[in-house]
Order: sequence, then structure tokens, then C-alpha cells
Amino acid sequence: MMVSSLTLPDALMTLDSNTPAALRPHDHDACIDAALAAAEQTCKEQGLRLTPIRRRVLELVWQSHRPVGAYELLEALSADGRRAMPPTVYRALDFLVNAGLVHRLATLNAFVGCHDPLHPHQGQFLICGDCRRVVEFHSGSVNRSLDRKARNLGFELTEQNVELLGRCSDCRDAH
Amino acid sequence: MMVSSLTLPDALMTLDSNTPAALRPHDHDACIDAALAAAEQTCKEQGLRLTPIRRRVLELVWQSHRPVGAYELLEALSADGRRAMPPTVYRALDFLVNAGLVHRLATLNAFVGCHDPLHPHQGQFLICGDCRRVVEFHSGSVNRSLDRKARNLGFELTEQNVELLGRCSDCRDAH
DNA sequence: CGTGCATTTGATATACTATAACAATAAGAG
DNA sequence: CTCTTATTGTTATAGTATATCAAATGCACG
Ligand SMILES: [Zn+2]
Ligand SMILES: [Zn+2]
Ligand SMILES: [Zn+2]
Ligand SMILES: [Zn+2]
Repeated sequence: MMVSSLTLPDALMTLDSNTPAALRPHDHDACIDAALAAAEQTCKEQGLRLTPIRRRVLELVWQSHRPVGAYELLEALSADGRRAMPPTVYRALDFLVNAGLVHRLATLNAFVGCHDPLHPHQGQFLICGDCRRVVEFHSGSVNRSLDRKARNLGFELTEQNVELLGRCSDCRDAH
Repeated sequence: MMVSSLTLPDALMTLDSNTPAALRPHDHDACIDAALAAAEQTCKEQGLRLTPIRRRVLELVWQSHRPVGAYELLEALSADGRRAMPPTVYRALDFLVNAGLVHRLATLNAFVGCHDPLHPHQGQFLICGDCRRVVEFHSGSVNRSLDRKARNLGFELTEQNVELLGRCSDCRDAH
């Protein structure tokens, strides 16, 4: 399997429109497949074990570009036939978050698949308050501004959590 | 009462050191008094009612520059003699957050007094992972970067939640 | 005043989010 | 195969937040 097939599909990488690819119509099955393939690669490289439960939770997180709560995942797991309990899903989520495959959105107590797990980073997110879809971004200028400000105030940064709430163009167009 | 006495005391406004004033030794009673006075002014101006419970919760939030949880506030209220229940403190906190007098830190599920309630804004915070103290800041360059990025992605921003975790200079000095 | 309406608070119950602790099982190393 | 460690199962509980309705309070108006 070629490395290029392990990254997200072209539909999500296109930059010729302002509208983020995740908010445009696209072949979402390809997103899921790519996320799972990238997860396999990351775990293999780092000696992590992507067990069936972890893989399944990741797949469930990727069912949409909307954040999903732990107990929603729990229901979905139970629908699979497993009689899963909370620690099962939280442990899987802990693993996925630590592996950089999933991000937790603190303002929503919910989880969303990482769009670029092969390049470790911390989250910056745009959340549409109407349709709840989430766009992950990474802005060098935001990072530089934050780093500079933190350094000026005597802080050594270890983690960042940037969550912006707003309204996406689709929802604005729909009044 | 003059307006200048309603803003935070000079100790918190000094800019000649990199260390934020809130992290340096200072007369914290003056912080509390100033915060309460500013709250009275804001509420009067906006036709909001700073009732005894709300005022007391604000005072309790300002007991330190560390974020405080709703149930800690609840205990403190109960120690006052009131037999407060969760909705009481959550309603007071809702009011204070909406009035711009208190900020909620989503990553900590905790609340901290706003350093500049007279100038409405959204939160940008540095949190020391060692001593848990919080410094609120407002960076024009961060805001510009975020606004520009959001606009590029087709988003209209309504709220921002920027929480940076790190280590303050005091804690770094103390190994 | 006194009446009526809106806001705030009291009180009970419950929903939602997350973890502790320990037992059972499965995976990997030698 | 056996030892060791990592993972999962299971039960219980901790921690955070809200829904709902009743009582009390504040305020506008006549
Ligand atoms: Zn990511
Ligand atoms: Zn939308
Ligand atoms: Zn503030
Ligand atoms: Zn510190």
C-alpha cells in the first residue's frame, strides 16, 4: 500500500476554495478509509496497538465531521453487539487522543477525528454553532502570536486549546 | 466615587515587568474590592441586578487568581450559612459570565474573575499547570490572526475560547 | 398603598461526563 | 510454555450541569 493512500483523500486537501473541504460535498467513505489507514500507519510506526475496540471507536468518530460525545460512541458500540461500559470507550478515546488520532473539544465535551494525524500538532478549531460541523486548522501566524505572547508573560507553553465558535458559510447562506 | 477607583488597582496594571501582576505579590484585597466595584458599575450601566447571591459568588471567585469549580463555590456558600444547592451557584455563574464579570475555562470546568469587565471581550488565558494560576490576556495580533483565518475558511466568528497550558516563571524557577 | 407581572431564588430530581479499583483476559518476550 | 505487561470487563462512584415547578421577591402602574 502506497504512503499517499494513507493520507486524507484529495477531496479534503483541495485548497482552491475558501470553503473547507470537510464542509463541501465529498466522498466521506474515503475520509473514513483514509483516517483508518493513517491510524494503522501511525500506530505501526510508534509501536502502538490499534486494537479492534480502538479501531472501531476511531471509525465511529469519523462517521461525520461533527464532534461526537463519549456516550454516543458508547451507544454505537453497544449497537454493535458488545455490551460496552463507559471505561471501555473512555480508554479507547484516551488512547486515540494520546496517539494524535482524535482531538477532544473541551467546549463541547466531544471528540473529533484529527485531519492530519501524521504530523503531530495541537488543535485549533472552528465550530459552526448551527450545523455543529467542525473544521480543524493550523495557523502559523496564530501559533507565532500565541508563542510570543506567552513568552512575554513568562510562560513556557506545553499545550494549546483554541476553539472558535461561529457560523459556517453554508449556514449563513441558508439564512 | 471616581471611575478610576472602579478599575483594577495599579498593582495589576503595571506593565514594566514581564511577570504578570497577578503572579507577583500584591494586595489582593484591592483586587477583590476593585472587581466588586467594577461589577456594581457594569450592572448599573446595563440595568442588571447584582443580587446578594451573585455578588457573593463573584467575591468568592475573586478569592484568588486560580480558577474555582462550581462545587467549591457551593461549599463556600454553604459555609456562609446558606444551604445552597447546585442551581443556585450555576445560575449566579451564568449571570456573571453573561455579564462579562467572570470567564469559564472549558478545559478545567472552572471559573475565574475577569480582569477587565468594563471592556467586553472574549477570553484568552494562560494556565500554569503547576500552580494552577491563570493569567488573562488579550492579544490584538492573536485576534487578527484568528479573524483572518476564520474569514478565509468562510466562518463568521461569534465566540472564542483560547486556553494555553504551560508553566509560569515562578514555577520554572522553582525547578 | 395594593394589584399584577416578571425576575429571582428554593428545592427536588435527574441528566450528563468521567474515573477509581480490581478482576479477567489477551498479547508479546524470552 | 511461562512470565510479564497491556488491554479489556465489570461494578461502583465521582464530578459537572440542567430541567422543572413552587415560593418569594422586586418593580411598574393605577
Ligand atoms: Zn489534528
Ligand atoms: Zn454550519
Ligand atoms: Zn476577561
Ligand atoms: Zn505556576
